[in-house]
Amino acid sequence: MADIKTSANPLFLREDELRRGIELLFYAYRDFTAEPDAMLANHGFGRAHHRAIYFVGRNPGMTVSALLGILRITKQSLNRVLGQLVREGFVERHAGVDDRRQRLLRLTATGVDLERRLSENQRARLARAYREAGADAVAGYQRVLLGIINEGDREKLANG
Amino acid sequence: MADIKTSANPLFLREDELRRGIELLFYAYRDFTAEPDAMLANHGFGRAHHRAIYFVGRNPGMTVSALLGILRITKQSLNRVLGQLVREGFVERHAGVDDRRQRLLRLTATGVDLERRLSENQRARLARAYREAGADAVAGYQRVLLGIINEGDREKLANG
DNA sequence: GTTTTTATGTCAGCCATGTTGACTTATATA
DNA sequence: TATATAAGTCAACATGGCTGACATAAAAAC
Repeated sequence: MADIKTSANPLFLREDELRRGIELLFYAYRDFTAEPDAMLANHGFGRAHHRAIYFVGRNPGMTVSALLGILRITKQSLNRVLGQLVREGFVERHAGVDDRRQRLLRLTATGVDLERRLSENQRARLARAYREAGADAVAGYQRVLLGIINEGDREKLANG
Repeated sequence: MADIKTSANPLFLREDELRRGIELLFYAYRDFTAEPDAMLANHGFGRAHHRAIYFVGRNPGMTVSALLGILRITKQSLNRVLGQLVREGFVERHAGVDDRRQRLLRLTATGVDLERRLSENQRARLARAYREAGADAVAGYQRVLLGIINEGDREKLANG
C-alpha cells in the first residue's frame, strides 16, 4: 500500500492536515502573546497597547488612519489605548506638515524602550524557532502565512 | 557584492527577518479569525465559543479540565461560554463512566453543524494557502509554528 | 469665498471575555 | 471517615471590541 502521506502527494490537503494547520496556528499565537501580555499587565496595559506601540515603532510618523487600517478596529477603540499611551508619555502626536489635520505618531524614548522590552520575548522565541527549523522552513512559514492574509495586504507585504 | 539574503546565509536571523515573521503572524491571525467572528456574532457568540466548539468537536468526550488545559483560561471564563453552548443545544455534558465527577463534553448534531460551518472558512483559506505555497512550504510552516509553541505542548503536538 | 468633505477626537453606553476570590456539591481516594 | 479532586456558581472587576452621535479644524471642491 502506497504511503499517501509523502510530502509530494497531491492529497496532502486532506482534512487532518488542515486541522493540524489550524491548531498549530492557535497554539503558536496563544504562546506567542502570553509573555508580553504578562509584562503589559504590570503597566496596566493590555495587548491592544502592544499592537499600537509595535506598529508606531515600526512606522514612525504614521498617521492615525494608517494605524487604523492595520489594526482593523474602530477609531474609538484605538483612541482609548492611544490616548493612554500619549498621556503616559510613550507616544507623541504631531500635526502633519503637508496636511495639518493629520496627527503623525511616533514613540518617545520611553516608548522605544517599552517596545523593545515587549518584543524582545517574541523576537527571541521566533529566533529560536527559526534557528531550529532552518532557512527553508522559514521561507515556507512566510509563504503560507502570506497566503492566509487577505489579498490587499498580501500584495503590500509580499516583498517585505 | 555578495547577496547576503540568500536562504543559505547564516545571517538570516537579523532584525528585519524577525520583524517580518512577527508581522506575518499578526496579519494572518487577524484575517484568519475575521470571518468566523462575523458568523458567530449572528448567534450572539464570540471567538471563545468557537474555540470551545472546535476543541470539543475535535476531542469528543473530553473532560472540562482537558479543555481548560488547552484554552488556558479560568474555569469561570470557560463555564460562561460552555454554559451558553449547553443551554442552547450545541454541546452536551455527560457524567464520566470511570469517574463520575467528570463531565464529558461532546457536540450535539446542531453543534457539529455549527462547527463545520464556522471552520469551513478557515479550512478553505488554509487549503488555498497550502495549495499555492506547496508541500515543502507547508512542512516549513508547521515546523516553525511548532517551534514557537511552549515545550510542553510542542511534544504533544509534534507527531500530530 | 462659501460649502463640503476629510482626519481626528470625544462622550456615552453596550457586549464579549478575560481576571480574582469565595463557596458548593458530588465523587474518588487515602 | 477524612481529605482531595472535578466541576459548577456567584459576584465584582478590567480590557478591548462595538455602535451612534457629535465637535473641530483643515483641506478640497464649487
